[in-house]
Amino acid sequence: MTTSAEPHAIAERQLCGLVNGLAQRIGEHVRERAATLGLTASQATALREMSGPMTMRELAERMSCEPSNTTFVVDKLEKQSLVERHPHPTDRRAKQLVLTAEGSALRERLLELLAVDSPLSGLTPQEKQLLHGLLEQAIVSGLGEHR
Amino acid sequence: MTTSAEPHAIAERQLCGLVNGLAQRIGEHVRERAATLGLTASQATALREMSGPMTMRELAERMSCEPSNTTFVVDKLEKQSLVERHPHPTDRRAKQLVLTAEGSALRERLLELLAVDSPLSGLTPQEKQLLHGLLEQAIVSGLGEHR
DNA sequence: TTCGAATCATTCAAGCTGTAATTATGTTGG
DNA sequence: CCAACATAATTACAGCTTGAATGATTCGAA
Repeated sequence: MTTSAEPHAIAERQLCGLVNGLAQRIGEHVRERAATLGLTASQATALREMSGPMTMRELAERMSCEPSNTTFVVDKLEKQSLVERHPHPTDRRAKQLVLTAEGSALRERLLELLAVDSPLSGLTPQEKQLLHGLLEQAIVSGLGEHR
Repeated sequence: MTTSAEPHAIAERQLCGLVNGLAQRIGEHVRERAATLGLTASQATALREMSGPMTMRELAERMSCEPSNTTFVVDKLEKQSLVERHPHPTDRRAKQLVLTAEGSALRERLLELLAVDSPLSGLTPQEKQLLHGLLEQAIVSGLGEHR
């Protein structure tokens, strides 16, 4: 009988809780630093992920959120003249997002702020690498689950 | 000069992205299973964490969210007669949350649903244990950061 | 070529979440 | 004792997020 009271199931629930807890902590960290720049957490996350020109969908994937959400966030960033929506060079359905000079400068400041006192600073480089591998495996192995 | 373009800083950003990505995946999993029981993701999370009587604040900690949030969620669960707010035996400020028989039964079904095809099923038990240790260390070592 | 299916982005409604302020109660030091 | 401070829960509010529906465009197969 495989029930949810099994030790294995309990351990897995705990693990999910830890992942969520750490993600929460990371989110707080971003929110806190973003606020000093007049950005919300999701705006900062979008800015952080915009390492180069990309489409809305690409940004959504990097942010791990729905595309409709990026529409919302990019609207805000565009109103602040940090980002522009250009026509995509080869696909007329898509937009190409590009940072303005102002957006690019703010992104640099943001990255610097985010780099100090990271929520992961309690791990050694080796441990971080180990964690990276485990997370990657968990994610890729669960890729085909949906559909 | 320690800038955000450092390999170390980039690796850390990637790691944060992976943690968030996995947390997102876990959230989707919960949302999907919860929906089959007529629950939203946060309602299901609350139910999952209610392994016994506890206060609002305790629930908030287990859910890694703000207490004001649990007020919102518990309101919904109470309307569905899954949870009751009892006076706390020793502290008149606090509420003691207890599952109804119906809530307890639904929780059991939920736990069973959540146990199958978990987003972490791509890891071996050893890897899960390793991941558990790393996450715990990352979390506890960052405890004193705020305040 | 052309029709049908898939993809990109957007909009809207509904629900989730954090912050700050409020009320009620508990705790502690003088 | 009691005044000051801390804590439990709630409320109001603003912002975030998802999911479904829509319109425009692209892709693929007959």
